[in-house]
Amino acid sequence: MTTGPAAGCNAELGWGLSATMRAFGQWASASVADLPGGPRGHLVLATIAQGRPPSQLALANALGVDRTVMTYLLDELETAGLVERRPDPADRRARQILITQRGSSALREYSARLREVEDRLLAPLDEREATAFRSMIERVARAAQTSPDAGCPIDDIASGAGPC
Amino acid sequence: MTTGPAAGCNAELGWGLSATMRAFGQWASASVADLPGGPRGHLVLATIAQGRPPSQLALANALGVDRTVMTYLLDELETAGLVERRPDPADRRARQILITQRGSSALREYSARLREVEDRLLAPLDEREATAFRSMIERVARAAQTSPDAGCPIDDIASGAGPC
DNA sequence: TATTGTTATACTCTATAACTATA
DNA sequence: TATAGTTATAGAGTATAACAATA
Repeated sequence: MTTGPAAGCNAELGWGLSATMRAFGQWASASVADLPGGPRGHLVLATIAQGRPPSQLALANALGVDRTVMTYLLDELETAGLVERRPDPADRRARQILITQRGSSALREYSARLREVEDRLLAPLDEREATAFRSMIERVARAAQTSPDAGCPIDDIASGAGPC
Repeated sequence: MTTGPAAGCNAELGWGLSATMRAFGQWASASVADLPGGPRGHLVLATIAQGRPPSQLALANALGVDRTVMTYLLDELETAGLVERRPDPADRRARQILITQRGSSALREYSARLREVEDRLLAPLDEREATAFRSMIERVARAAQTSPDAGCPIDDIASGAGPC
């Protein structure tokens, strides 16, 4: 007992971020448990649904996962008939990832479910705040991804492959 | 190339949360790499520094980790002389976790480092926004932790042990 | 009988290395 | 020589199960 919501780390942004992420991850995973790859599979669908068909590597970088993980992820999604791998005519090493018709309708379904999870997560905020929060976290995320300078000692930043 | 910051998932709160969390986790881990337990060890110190000495289980629940993980975490911190385990006089099964003098000074040091990481993460926001963001994510995190109703079918919610 | 804490074990996830094929 | 993708392997992290002590 006397558990409570973390007495001493209120001011800690790290605590808020991890607790929020943990809750969202659990709720989202449960919400889209029947989708191959879970919430991450949904992000793959959402990413390839717009713009030019990305390569697997571009997709992996955009989602912040290793390229080997992307292979498994796409294997599952392709087996389920939600995405399609097509050789890139401009570079025969690479593959273009496209969304299928079934993938598009799955995307609509799972996006709706996840939107409910998002709304539940942001329920403590009023409408204005929720809008501001979405805008701010997008800006923060975008900036963080643009400058992946972490604890890399002397590493090349411009490689674009990973954080280090 | 053409990687960019995730073309299609701008509107996705899930993408923003995971990208933000990933960046913060990497930066924070690098920043406090010499602290036993890393960022999570810091949260332990920050939590026990205020209020009554919590039990290991209360601590585990507050930080959202399994009680078995908390054992390892506290082993490391105790070996480093940063925390102290004391039998709870009111319940001889439980142990009270206290911070040592060395732990307090370590907490100050690492809190300062992490504050820099936080500021770097929130750099895209102006001062007013950053303050609002901190307030909002704390409210969201607190509410999420209070109602851990995830994908639990019929499970007992009031158990308080875990999310399910 | 239920709970706190510990330990050992198994499992999941991710990264590393090695390989093929292209560039 | 470097890169995209795949595969196999090893590693880190986590949860599960069993146990002892106490309530």
